[in-house]
Amino acid sequence: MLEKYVKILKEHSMKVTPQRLEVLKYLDEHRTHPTVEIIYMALKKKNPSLSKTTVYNALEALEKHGIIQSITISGNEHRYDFRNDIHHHFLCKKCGRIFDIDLDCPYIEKVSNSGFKVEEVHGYFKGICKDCLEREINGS
Amino acid sequence: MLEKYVKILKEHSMKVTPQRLEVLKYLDEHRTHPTVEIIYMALKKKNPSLSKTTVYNALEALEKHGIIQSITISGNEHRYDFRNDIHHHFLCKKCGRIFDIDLDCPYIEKVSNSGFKVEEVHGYFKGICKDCLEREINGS
DNA sequence: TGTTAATTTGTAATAATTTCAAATTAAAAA
DNA sequence: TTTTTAATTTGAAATTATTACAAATTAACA
Repeated sequence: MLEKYVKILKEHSMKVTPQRLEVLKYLDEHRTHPTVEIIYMALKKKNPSLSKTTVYNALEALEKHGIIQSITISGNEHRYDFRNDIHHHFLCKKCGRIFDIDLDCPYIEKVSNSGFKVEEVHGYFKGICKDCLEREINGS
Repeated sequence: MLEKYVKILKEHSMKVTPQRLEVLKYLDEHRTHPTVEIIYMALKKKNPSLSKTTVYNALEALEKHGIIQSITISGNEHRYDFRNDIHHHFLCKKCGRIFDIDLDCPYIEKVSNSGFKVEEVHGYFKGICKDCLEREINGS
């Protein structure tokens, strides 16, 4: 079950720990861009001795190795994404959900050519999602 | 000198206060995407009784009226931009500066058509800026 | 000028993240 | 398999950004 994540860690020559495996598994199975707090609370149920610092450490290590990416939309908190490819996001101001928007960025070459070395690309929209719009119309 | 900012506030039927005028003037004259802390420290020199909460309040009000925009790149802090039009940003991981990248977004209509109501558009790149790249090459 | 609602101020509370040192453990070597 | 060692985990404390709130002040209208 965890073999998939063991493989990922080993491919990046990272030390394999149960905590890292669980964090990675959680992100893979919950593509909701959870916060550290959400991940921590969920994993603590199975492993009560888990420390929040460990979650921070694991996420930082996974991000540094390019396995996951952290996204910053809401300002006061980091959110984490199992996907490490370039894509956009949409934050619904009503329900708070963050949606993946599968668009890449047409400007990377342009920015690179103007002298910047581009290492990360982040794009996101804020507004109201389809579900919340419909809920508004139905008045429910 | 402050007439420009008085005009802006009045156009948005906002109450005109010296604090708001100074915050707006600071942002207009410092297109460096400063944090609350930076703005606060700078303005406190001229007006020692200024409260940080006032800076927060002023920025929130200015943003709510669409006069300025807040940008979230670094994760733990908000930064503020006098410009309220859609454009991109570039954060240099070395020197920490945030550059304006004058590109708009080609995807707004596409995202709107897929059912989302788009209210804000944010795009940014992270990497190394031209100056820091040259500094690396020169070894200085 | 007086009135009133909005704003400013300062303090306290909250929330996210970082720091750090001791205990534990994964993984390589013996 | 056991030993060794460096990396990781843990938990507590410190830091940083932001929000909440109530009292004092003030902008704007009558």
